[in-house]
Amino acid sequence: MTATGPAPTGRGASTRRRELIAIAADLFAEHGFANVTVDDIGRAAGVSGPALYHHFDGKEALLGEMLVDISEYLLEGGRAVASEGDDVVERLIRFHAEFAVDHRALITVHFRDLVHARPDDEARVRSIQHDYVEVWRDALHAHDPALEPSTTLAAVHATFGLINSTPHSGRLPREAMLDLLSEMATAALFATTRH
Amino acid sequence: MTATGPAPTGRGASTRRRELIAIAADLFAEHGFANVTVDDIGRAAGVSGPALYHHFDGKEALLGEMLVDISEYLLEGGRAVASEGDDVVERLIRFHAEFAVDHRALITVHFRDLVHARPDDEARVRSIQHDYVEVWRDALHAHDPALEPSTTLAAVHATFGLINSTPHSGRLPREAMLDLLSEMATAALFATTRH
DNA sequence: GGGCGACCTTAACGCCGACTAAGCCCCGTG
DNA sequence: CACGGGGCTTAGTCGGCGTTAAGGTCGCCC
Repeated sequence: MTATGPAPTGRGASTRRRELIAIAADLFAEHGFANVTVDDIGRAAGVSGPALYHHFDGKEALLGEMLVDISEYLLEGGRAVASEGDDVVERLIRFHAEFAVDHRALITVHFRDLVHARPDDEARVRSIQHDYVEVWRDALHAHDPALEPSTTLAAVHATFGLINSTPHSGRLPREAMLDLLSEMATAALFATTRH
Repeated sequence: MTATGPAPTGRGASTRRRELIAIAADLFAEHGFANVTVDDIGRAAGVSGPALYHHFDGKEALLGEMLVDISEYLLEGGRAVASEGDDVVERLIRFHAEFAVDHRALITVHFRDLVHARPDDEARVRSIQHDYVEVWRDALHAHDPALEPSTTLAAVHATFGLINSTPHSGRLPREAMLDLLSEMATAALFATTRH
């Protein structure tokens, strides 16, 4: 459950901060935010306890930064994908599937522990998420202008649910998992447009 | 976010227990188990505070019973569906979709707060869940005996993720949502068998 | 009509864990 | 060499919340 691959961590963050966030992400994913103590995070990082407070304002602030980082990474990546070339929907699916396969822990924390973030962080994350959904909806609308907005929205969320199932499914080889998710997501999304 | 429809609550439970579980489910879904106090539950139920302890062993036990009840409801329903007639996969999809549409709060709690249940309750829930997945896998295997087991498993989890997206998506009319989810899930599942 | 049990109350306790305080080590720099 | 600050330490505080204690009321049943 270790975070690997392209690091979805804010550019302003120091190396140490990114390390701590990654370590905390794995702990949160395994036990849940509320079941992880500040001492746990310190111990896993090789330091102990309140050393965190030299890097973050507190446990909740660490969580908030983590979730905002993920969301921004997704939004920026999605916008980059949507701004080039054709087959935008297919490439969005692929992009999101790669994220879901490579960052299971972050997905778990994102779904489960957003409710523990500070209200302003939570609002920020929801806002970014909303924009990300809009990227998808725009891409779908460009693909089929006859789509009804509210249906499209539900379809996008359902597709996210499909792809974000990686933390729950057993492990397939990475490429096989990517292919499976992409194929299923494509079929599911285009099933809604075909009629 | 009120729990309506067929009540997935254990048969041995008294009326009052079922009420309390339903009330707590809505609170947990909205704020998260860890952010809901025993006093909150009592207040929402019209009583106050430690009155809970005349019905449950404690807050965690209440959660455990809630999650076990959901899981058993799903497993029994799934088995009933699978034991009759043809088109088992389609009817499983419909059954699960109805559950997801009618019990958004329970889905949220199930995904988010299982980690807060007592270890034995958590193990119990995971075991029941495992059996439920097996019902689906068997149905798929009967539909297409050439399927590889590990791929099928991942496909089933992905389909669950799709259908269980209801807490995240905006509200469509119930029937429209059911049709959309069923159609997408069918397309997604059969995309994996077709090759 | 006495008692028992279901259901509730308020008061208080005690633990756990986030956070603060105060200070040490060490390295890079003027 | 002085010194500043980044990173860490241990010891302690403090609040919140789950839980327990002790008892009160109502209604059914023998």
